[in-house]
Amino acid sequence: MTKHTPQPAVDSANPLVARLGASVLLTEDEIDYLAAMQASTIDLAKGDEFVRDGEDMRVTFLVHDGWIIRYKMTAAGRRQIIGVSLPGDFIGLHINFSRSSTFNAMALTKARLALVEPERILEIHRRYPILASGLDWMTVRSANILSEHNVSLGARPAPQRILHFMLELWTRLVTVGHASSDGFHLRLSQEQIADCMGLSSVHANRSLRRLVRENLIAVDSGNVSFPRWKAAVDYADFDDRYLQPFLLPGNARLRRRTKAGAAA
Amino acid sequence: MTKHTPQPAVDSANPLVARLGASVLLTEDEIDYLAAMQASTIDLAKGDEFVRDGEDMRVTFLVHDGWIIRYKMTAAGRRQIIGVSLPGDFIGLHINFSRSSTFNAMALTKARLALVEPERILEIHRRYPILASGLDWMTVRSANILSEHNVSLGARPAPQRILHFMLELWTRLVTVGHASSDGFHLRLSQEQIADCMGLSSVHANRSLRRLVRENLIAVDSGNVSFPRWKAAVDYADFDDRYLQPFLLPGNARLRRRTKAGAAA
DNA sequence: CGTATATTTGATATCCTTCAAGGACGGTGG
DNA sequence: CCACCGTCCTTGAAGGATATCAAATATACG
Repeated sequence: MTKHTPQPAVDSANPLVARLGASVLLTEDEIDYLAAMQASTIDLAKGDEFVRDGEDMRVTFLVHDGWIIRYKMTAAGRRQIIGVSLPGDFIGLHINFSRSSTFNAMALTKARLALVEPERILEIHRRYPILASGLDWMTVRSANILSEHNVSLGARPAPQRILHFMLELWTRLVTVGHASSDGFHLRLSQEQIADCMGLSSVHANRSLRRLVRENLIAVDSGNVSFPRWKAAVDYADFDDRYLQPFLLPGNARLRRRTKAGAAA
Repeated sequence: MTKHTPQPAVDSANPLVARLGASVLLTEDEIDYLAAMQASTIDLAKGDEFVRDGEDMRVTFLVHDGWIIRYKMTAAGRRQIIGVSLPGDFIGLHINFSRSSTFNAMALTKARLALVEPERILEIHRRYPILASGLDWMTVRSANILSEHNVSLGARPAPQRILHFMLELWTRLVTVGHASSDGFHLRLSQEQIADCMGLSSVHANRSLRRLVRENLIAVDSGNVSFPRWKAAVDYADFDDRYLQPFLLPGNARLRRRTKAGAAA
């Protein structure tokens, strides 16, 4: 399996514009709309729970900065983390279909989120077809990530599972300019890693320790890197095709960004 | 947690029209377009693999009849079934973003699928906003199912996991008129159940046996039912909010179907 | 009918969890 | 500056859940 090199984000103060603009040429109008849509923001402290399962969501969130987890609680009291939301990710893009949340969301770090009114999402679909494609793509991408997590949870042993997850985080962070080729700053505790991977924290620790011992991953005061990248990719069976960048549907070919940055 | 009674599909030869039309009043024009879009169909035999990981998909599939599994293979040779596609479900709705498949798909039974040209999906987004909402809702719904499977795979013991899955299948089948209040005809072998649930087939068998012994599920020549439905729901921690039916965004209130079937 | 396929059960090995406790580390207040 | 505290990480030991191997029985299918 060939891997594409993750496309670094176009430098921008706005992670959404960066992501959508990385491979598609946006008009000024579109960029302005995206910016206006995110005018209102909220700051969260580490540990703040800002979405609760069963309660109504009034707005869609867009992560500007910080790490967010979405999770569900089992009747037996176990927590399963459904996913980690990183800068440029939406939370609750489905809000127009149902306001009632089916998950909890919590800030892992100090975080800043944009508050996007549901009406904005509808307006994008009515008036900005290219941006609407972008949102649809982001939805597809989230589903791809969920699928791949299913594979990890169902069919990969603990060490592979954890390493796969770390490689995914690194890939996603590079995409939004929050990781270097060296590695990234992991904002998850081992207990949180365990809750992502369906493991006990003890077993997560042992598996991680094993990976470190075998030099497939290195952790240094919260900084994660992959000293033997190729070996790690093989070991974890990591194929990043599921994290493909945004490309427009064929009919909008003229807007595709070339390597030089101009329209094709 | 309260459960809604699954909404039986409006009787119709077309499962997609049935699902979208169940809670939203469709115009004749919309119904005609959906019908035309599905004009071309393909028949599959049990065991036919019609999508392969890494290969290009030319069309989106819409299940008319039969059960389909989508799955991935691990480098270690394990199969993880990502999901079961039932009548009225799309496979590859994302095709306009990337034609290259990231999963395999196989017919579990004799099946009939509609072949939907990618251009049709684009046209729906351009010209039929209500239908476009319907497609978006179906995408959201699939993601909800994936999320809930993550919880099962990561945080529920084998028997609960299997029972939860069976309750989900029943709920989804009722929605499309393929199950009665009694139960449904299960088209998965125990090995396939195991591959859905990240278990060995031996353990899937033992867990299932246990559920039968405790009368939480009954299996009779492929027919599954829940003799103690309430107890089963409790035991499996099954909360069907994640399978909510299609409702239009607030701005299209006039198209909402009332109980009498007329526009509100 | 006969043969392949699916289910069931037993025995044993492995993975993973739980319980328990010690050690590292960062923050805070005296 | 240092002592204290909480949180996270680490490791040991034992038990439980699930996997693997193997074989017998049942069921479906040509």
